[in-house]
Amino acid sequence: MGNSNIFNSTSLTMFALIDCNNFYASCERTFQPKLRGKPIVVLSNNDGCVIARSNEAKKLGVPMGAVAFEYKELFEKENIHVFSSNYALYGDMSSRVMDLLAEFSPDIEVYSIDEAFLKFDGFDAFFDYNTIGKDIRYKVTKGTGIPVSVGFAHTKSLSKVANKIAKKFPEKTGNVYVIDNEEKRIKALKWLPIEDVWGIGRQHAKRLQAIGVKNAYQFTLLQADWIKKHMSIVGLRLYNELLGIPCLDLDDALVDKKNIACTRSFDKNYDDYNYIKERVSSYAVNCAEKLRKQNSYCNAMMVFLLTNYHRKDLEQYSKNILIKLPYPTNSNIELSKFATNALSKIYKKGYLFKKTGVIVMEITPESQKQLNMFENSNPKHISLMKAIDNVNKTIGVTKVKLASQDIGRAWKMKQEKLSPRYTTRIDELLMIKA
DNA sequence: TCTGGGGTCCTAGGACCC
DNA sequence: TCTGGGGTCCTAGGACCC
Repeated sequence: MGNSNIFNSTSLTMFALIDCNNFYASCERTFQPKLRGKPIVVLSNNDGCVIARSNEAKKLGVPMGAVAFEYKELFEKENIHVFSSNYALYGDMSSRVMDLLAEFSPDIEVYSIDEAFLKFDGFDAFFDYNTIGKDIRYKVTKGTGIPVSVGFAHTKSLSKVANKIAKKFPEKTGNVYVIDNEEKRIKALKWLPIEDVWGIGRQHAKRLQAIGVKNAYQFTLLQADWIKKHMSIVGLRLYNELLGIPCLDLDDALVDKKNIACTRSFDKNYDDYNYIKERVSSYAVNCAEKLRKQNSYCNAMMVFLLTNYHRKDLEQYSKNILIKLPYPTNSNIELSKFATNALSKIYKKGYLFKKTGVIVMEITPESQKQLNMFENSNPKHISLMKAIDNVNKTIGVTKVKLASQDIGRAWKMKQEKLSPRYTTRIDELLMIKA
């Protein structure tokens, strides 16, 4: 049973989950303080739907995933500030937050762009986590302007629960909550609806509700056998974690990604093969760049192509193709060639396409690159790619492109409300008035 | 006109071998 | 003529996360 021996339930280990409040909206607000207290939403690529909302926007009834054009009137009527997503800014703000969090414990797991677990090991029983939580909040807000919520508990899953409470009751908790005894654990689990438990998705929630499980506490009263049978060992781990038995340790290894993807919806429907080919070529190049960033190569690739499944009135078509590469590579030129070749095998004339993507798989580190006896990645590409990466890094955007990419084309993501890249582009730095 | 993008892990079942 | 079973590897699909 994995790590159960080295990781026993009687230790005083404490996990903290720190989560940025309305992260994308908070990032935008950091650079426009006059938006404090004002409703803000951030839109997905192509300005399609709402992916982040400030508390004020939530209160005005903007749901997560709201289709932007359907809410246009509400945005205008309520004076809601709308932003296109600005991932360069969010990524940079995220690393600033993470750097500050790392000062509180050497054991940190960056769980997502706006969340991290910290582990506190070997501190004595009188250690005041509530004070630590307040200090974390203070330092992160002071250093970045991003408000955070902090939840503490003896297991990761319970720290998620504590975090939810901290976020849900800011007045009572000051955005910090600690679950450190049975009474608090049970009270918290009784409060938490089953569908809001970390690790319970839509399918499991439906099945559990069908047998009368409405909250997390009722879930912990089920038979372990039932859980194992219907939810596999993943569910069983969660079950134990909610009971206070640690099953999940910090995952702090800097492991390389196992898959790398670049996929996008188009701004409208396209049937033109050459247009789609350009997109696929660019996505393959994007994957190649990400591979090089982690010094690795891929050995397989999947390309997919979809029509717009929201348009019930149109003929639907969806296909993907998985290809094994003859040799490991991370070359723009080679991956682009394989991807467009794959596309030619799945493209079908007469459909209106909405989305395509490239996913590279079977990723191996440079050190394990095995040379195929007869066919290899062109060695000249290695220095060529280095040169391309350097030029692109210096200029700051993808300027060096392959002929098959979208040079000179009008392709552009729809991003009408993009904020400046305050932190990552020297020419877009925020000017402070003297 | 208009509906996100990028990941992980687990299991069942088939193919193949002895 | 009849009859097995165990192990491993691979893949598709399903579940989940942010």
